[in-house]
Amino acid sequence: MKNHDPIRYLKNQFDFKSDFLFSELSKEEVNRIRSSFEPIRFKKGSKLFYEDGIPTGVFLIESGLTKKFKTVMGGNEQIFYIYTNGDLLGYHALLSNERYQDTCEAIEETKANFISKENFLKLLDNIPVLKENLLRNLAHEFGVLANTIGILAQKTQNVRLALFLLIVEERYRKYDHLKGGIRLSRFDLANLIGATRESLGRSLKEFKEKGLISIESKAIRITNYERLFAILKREGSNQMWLNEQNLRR
Amino acid sequence: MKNHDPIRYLKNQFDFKSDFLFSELSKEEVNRIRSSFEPIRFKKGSKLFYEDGIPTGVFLIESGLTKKFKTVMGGNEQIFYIYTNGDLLGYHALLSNERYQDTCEAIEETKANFISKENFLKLLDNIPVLKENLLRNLAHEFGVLANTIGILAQKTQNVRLALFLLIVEERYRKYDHLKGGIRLSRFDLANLIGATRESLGRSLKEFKEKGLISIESKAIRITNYERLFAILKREGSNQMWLNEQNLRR
DNA sequence: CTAAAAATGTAATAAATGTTACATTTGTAT
DNA sequence: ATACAAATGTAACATTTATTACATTTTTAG
Repeated sequence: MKNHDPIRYLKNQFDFKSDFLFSELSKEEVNRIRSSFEPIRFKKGSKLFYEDGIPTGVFLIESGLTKKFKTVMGGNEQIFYIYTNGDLLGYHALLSNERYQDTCEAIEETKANFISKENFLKLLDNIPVLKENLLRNLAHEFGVLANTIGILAQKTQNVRLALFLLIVEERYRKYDHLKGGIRLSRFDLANLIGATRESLGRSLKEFKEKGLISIESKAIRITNYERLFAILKREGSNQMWLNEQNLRR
Repeated sequence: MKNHDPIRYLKNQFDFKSDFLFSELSKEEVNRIRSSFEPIRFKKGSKLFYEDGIPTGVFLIESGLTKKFKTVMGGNEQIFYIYTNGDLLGYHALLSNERYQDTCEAIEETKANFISKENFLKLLDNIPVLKENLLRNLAHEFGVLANTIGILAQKTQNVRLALFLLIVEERYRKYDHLKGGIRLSRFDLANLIGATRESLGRSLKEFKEKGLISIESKAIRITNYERLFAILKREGSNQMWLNEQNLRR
């Protein structure tokens, strides 16, 4: 079953699984982490941190949705990850002793717990398992970004859109159980799949007409998983897309 | 000076700096690492490890050139990094406890030192600084891949080519002091910049006619850095390209 | 050294995507 | 509730890139 569930495959290949960071910790260790939490809220559109800014700590998202992007020379933004409930972020710059390499902005009202640099580094030193987990996660993230590179560099717009719709839907599932569908702005969705807004619109329309998705005002819902996967399959041929039995949600 | 040297900027943004891994180690620690080396050679075209294979250890390249790529659904390969002298590789899968997520293949005769999984994990446990460095490197690599995503997703073929020529040239500089120019196969270069071989050919021809590069049989040499940078600049507008004084090599 | 295989160069054509321009809808602040 | 701003939808057209199809060169195996 494991390898025949395409959704699970997607999660393995395109999800950071940063909620896994706190697994295998003792009650006491979890409490020690909790005690260094400083609750903080971000309104839609406000930024958790800025490219080139000096890192001050990390954020554990309690609830919300944020996009992490790079400003590519020329002014465009390229989103390369969407974080939500349970995700930890902001540790890359901190660990690499560099400035933030990217910007993180709330795309929905976000409640987070901030851990200061000092406290976070202390926790890492005092809780060996945490450091192990972080190391493991960083190594996993490498694979996720490598996968993303492959898709963005080699796949046509429609395939990229189909894939990211499936990925983003999972993210929204975690965020709010998909109550309101996928509500990414067209701008953000375009910057996620590496296309222009207008061009994305064309693909969305095509998908809608083919009955793969439905759109009510802004919200996108996937209405036909089989055929959405078929788009991936048409131009892909890996073992991952073999069965289509269990991709209904 | 630091921020005004575009080549240095490229190195920071697109180089893993994995040679930095062994910095700040004591003589004794370096020796401990050395003593677990098992020399191994790879002929051009042979593989250090395979996607989906079970990780057995890590490789420290003594001399040579290898490409790391993913097989993207559909059969194409997407190269996302080129490793050379002094680079350590193979630790991602090992640390994330996953199978190899990518394939690494020698594109030139490569001499490496292998460290078995067991030994490597032992070294990490016994040499705290090594683990710190690895953590730091992984965090840095994240930024490099994010940069790569931005370029591949947002830039036109000519910009991607210009940029990767500059990056790859630095890699060859480290490999053999650029003795024979850049000798990547057209196939590999295309898979690095995310283009087809034929389409790459057109861009190369254009660059050649404009005097940016010269091509003798297979080898590419950059002949005009200013104008190659100008291609990046035309479509980019970051602080990185401000001065062009010191980009002559 | 030679023949076969692989890699490379090139051009015409097709397809995909970006650009421009504007109409329409939705969201927001007063 | 209204008016303005922002986001979205859409279409014509331009540009970029992929595809197809060979000729030519280089490399490799025997």
